[in-house]
Amino acid sequence: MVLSSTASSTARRLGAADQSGRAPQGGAAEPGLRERKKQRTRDALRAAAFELFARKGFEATTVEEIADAVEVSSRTFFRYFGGKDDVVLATIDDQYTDVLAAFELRPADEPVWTAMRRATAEVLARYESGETGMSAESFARVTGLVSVSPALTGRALELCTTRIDEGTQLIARRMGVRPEQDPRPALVAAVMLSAIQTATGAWRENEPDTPTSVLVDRAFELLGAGIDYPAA
Amino acid sequence: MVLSSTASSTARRLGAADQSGRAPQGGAAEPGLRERKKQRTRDALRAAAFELFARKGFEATTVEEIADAVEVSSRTFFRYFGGKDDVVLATIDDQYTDVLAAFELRPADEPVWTAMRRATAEVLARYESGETGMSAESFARVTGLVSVSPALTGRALELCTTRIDEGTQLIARRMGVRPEQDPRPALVAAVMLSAIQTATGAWRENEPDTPTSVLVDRAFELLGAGIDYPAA
DNA sequence: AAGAATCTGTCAGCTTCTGACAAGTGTCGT
DNA sequence: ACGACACTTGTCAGAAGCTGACAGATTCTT
Repeated sequence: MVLSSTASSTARRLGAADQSGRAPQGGAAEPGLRERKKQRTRDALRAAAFELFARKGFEATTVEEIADAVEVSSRTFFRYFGGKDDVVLATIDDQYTDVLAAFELRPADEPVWTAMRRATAEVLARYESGETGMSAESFARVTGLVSVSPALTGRALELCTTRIDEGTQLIARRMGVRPEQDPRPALVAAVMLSAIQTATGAWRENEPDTPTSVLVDRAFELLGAGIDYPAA
Repeated sequence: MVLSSTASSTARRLGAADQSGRAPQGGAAEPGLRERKKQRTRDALRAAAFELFARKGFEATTVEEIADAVEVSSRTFFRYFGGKDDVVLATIDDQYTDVLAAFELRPADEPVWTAMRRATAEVLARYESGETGMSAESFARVTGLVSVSPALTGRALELCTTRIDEGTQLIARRMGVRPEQDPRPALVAAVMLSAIQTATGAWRENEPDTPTSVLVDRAFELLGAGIDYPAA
């Protein structure tokens, strides 16, 4: 179980048991036939889903179509993904995990906002360079899908809120305060998320060709300088 | 049609046609029997829904139960509300409309953040005092419902994103810039929303008895001072 | 009071998602 | 290699959300 147990509601939906899509961290060299097969159907399912989503749109694609394309029953689909949206959401969930991990690794003397900014930049760069196993195009397609479909936008936001608590804990530790007593960590976590969201959402419409990492970094920069205009 | 046409996807779901729950603004003295009847079933439906949501929880309540409680068919329910969640969401949507309207009415020489803060405070105070027709308890129950159910949280956030564009336009006008060229208005709009969301969500858990208006105002204050810790 | 507009219920159907059971496939110890 | 066991899959049945279409009832207009 890679995911923290905090994300109860979401964890339940993100693929049953331990088929989390991440490689098993144990030292075993060969995953075994069964495991490989499972991974293959999972990948096939995700690939077919993205294919269809791109061609017909998210809403217009049914689970049955996805399952048929891979020649499994739709029941099997639901055993791999908690729902149609989880095909997309699972990917995003992984990204959050990575950002949070990167944040924790930042030098302790960096101020929170700077640490968040650098951590996000690192992870985004890694995804854009395609070194995470997922191609750069797939990555771009995921963000595109989410911003186009309102239903997906909502679900992605919902995912945020379940993960935001973890971010709050981490930020509080770095600030040296207790999150139950100091309201600021929760606020910083929430604002960070909306920075990312604005950059990948609204800003992208005006600048479709600017890499996500650049857009997001700009958002962090602006917010670090203050949100009042004219400046207070 | 009270709602701006920008909120296309959501507008379609928030109660068909013009039964938007707001009183008809025309000068006609009597609304007519039909209109009154419609308003009554709508109110009854919402009341029954809240009753059941509070008693059994949002997910555990079915549309059929709500309809049965008012003695109409479930088909009729869907003619009044776009879906089960819209019973709750329609209320929130009204609040956004009010905040945006209040923001527009703020004196032009106020900085954006201050104007936003005051506008939000005004509207919240109005709701808490119960002068909007909705009782203070109903208001509290709505926010409680949303923060408890992850599905509702997601949908509420989704509503935000469809409304955020309007906020962006208004902010841009006040700043005297074009939102397509200047990225800041969209960012401010998004950050404002997450301020409200954090205050009514995470903060409430630690301070259940503090009024929402106070919590939200504190969030605005903190953000106005900057989000970096230690301060940059 | 007749006709038009509107509201409602019923019916049929689609889609998402879940539980239960049986059959097939991989794994492990001997 | 073989059998016991664990795991995966498909089929079946069904709940819940939601929508279109049609017919009957109610309200509004003239």
